[in-house]
Amino acid sequence: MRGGTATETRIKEAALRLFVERGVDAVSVRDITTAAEIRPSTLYVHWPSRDALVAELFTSGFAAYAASLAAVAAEPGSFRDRLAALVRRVCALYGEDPLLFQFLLLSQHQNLRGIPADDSNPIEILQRVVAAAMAEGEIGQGDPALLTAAIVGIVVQIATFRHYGRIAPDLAQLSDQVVALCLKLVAVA
Amino acid sequence: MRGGTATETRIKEAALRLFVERGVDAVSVRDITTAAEIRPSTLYVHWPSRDALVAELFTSGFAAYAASLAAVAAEPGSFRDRLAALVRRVCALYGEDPLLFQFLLLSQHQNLRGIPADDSNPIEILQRVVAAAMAEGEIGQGDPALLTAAIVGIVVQIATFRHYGRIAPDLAQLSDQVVALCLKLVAVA
DNA sequence: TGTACATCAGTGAACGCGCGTTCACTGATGTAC
DNA sequence: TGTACATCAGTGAACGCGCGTTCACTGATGTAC
Repeated sequence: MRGGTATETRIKEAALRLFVERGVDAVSVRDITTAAEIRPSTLYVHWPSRDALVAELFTSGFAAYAASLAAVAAEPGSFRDRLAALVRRVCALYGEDPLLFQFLLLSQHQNLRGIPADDSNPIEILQRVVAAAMAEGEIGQGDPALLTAAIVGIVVQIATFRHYGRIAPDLAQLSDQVVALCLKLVAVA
Repeated sequence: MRGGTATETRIKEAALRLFVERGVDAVSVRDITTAAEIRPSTLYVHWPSRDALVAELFTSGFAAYAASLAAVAAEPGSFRDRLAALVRRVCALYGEDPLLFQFLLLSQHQNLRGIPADDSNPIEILQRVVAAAMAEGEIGQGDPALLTAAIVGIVVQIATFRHYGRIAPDLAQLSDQVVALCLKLVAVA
C-alpha cells in the first residue's frame, strides 16, 4: 500500500462518524485521532489543518453528489420523469452512505457559503432542470429557485426528521413516497 | 428601569445578530459583549453562562412560535384552511423578526435534540393537525410525520435559499406562493 | 433635609483549560550499486 | 547478497492562543429614620 491510504481512510471514517454524532464544531482533533487510533500529530501528515479535513469531506462529498445527479439530469425524458429519477437518485445516495449524507446535511450551513453555483453543486443541477422545464412551458412559470427550494426541502426535511427519530424508515426506504410528494408539487392544477 | 433590562436586551440583540451572521459556534462571548458595548464579565451578571444565553434565545423563540401556531391550530375550519393559516402565520413570523427566525433555523441542529415533543414545539403542533386530518379521513392515510416533514421542508428550505441569496424576496413576501405549494401536497389526486 | 446603609449592574484583571498546531525525531520500507 | 542511503508515515512533547468564566471591587441609585 502507498501514501498512508489506510490511515487516511480511518481518519476520514472516524471524523465523519463523530461529526454526524456530535456536530462538526463539537469534535476536536484529539477526538478524531483517538477514534482513529493514532496520535494527533499524525493527522497533519495527511492534511495541513483540521479545517482542510472538514473541507475535503464536504467538498468531495458535495461534488460526488453533483456528478451523480448530473448524470441523471443528462438523460432524456419528460420533466416529471427526470424529476422523479433525480429524487430517486438522492434517496439512493442516502442508502449508499448514510453518514456522508447526514454530514452534508448537518454541515451545510457552515460550508455552503463558499460553494460555487456551478455544476459541482447538486442544488444548481436540479434548479437548471426546473428552469428548463419552465422555459419550455412544460410546467407553470415562476421562479425556478422557489420550486427547487420546495423540492429540496421535502427531501432534506424528511432526512432531518429521520435524523431526530421522528420518522423510522430512512430516505432509501421511503423513495417511492418521497418521489410522490415531489411530483405533487409539479402536478397540473 | 429595573433589572438591567436595557442591557439584557442589547446583549440579546447583539448575540442574535452575530449568531445569524457568523453561526452560533463562531461567535465568542467577547464578540457579543463588544457588539453590545459592555465588558465580558457583564454578561455573567445576566446569564450564568454563554450556553444559558444561547439556550434562552432558542427556547424562548421556539416556545413563542409554538404558542403563536397553537392559537392558529385551535381555530375551527377544514384541514386545508387551517394548514393555509398555519403556513401564513409562519411566514408572518419571519416578517416580524427575521433575525429570530433565521437564528432558530441555523441553530436547530444544535438545539433540537433536547427539545420535548409537546405543544411547546411548533413542529409537533403542525403534526397533530395533520394527524387529526388523517384520522378523520379528510386527507389520505399515511405517516403524519412524513407529510409534516414535507410541509416544514418547503417553508424552511425557502427561508434557507433566501438566507444564501438564491431567492430575493423573503418568506413574508412569498406567503401566498408558499401556501400554494404546501396546499398542493394535500390536494386530492 | 441629611446621613448611614443596602442593593446591584457593571468592571478590570486574572484564571485554568483545551484547542489547533509544530517540529525534531524514530523506525520501517524501498532503492542503488 | 550486503551495505549505505533516501523516503516518509507516524510519534511525543511542547507551543501559544483564545476561550469561557471568576471575583473582589466600584459607584450609582434607592430606602430608612
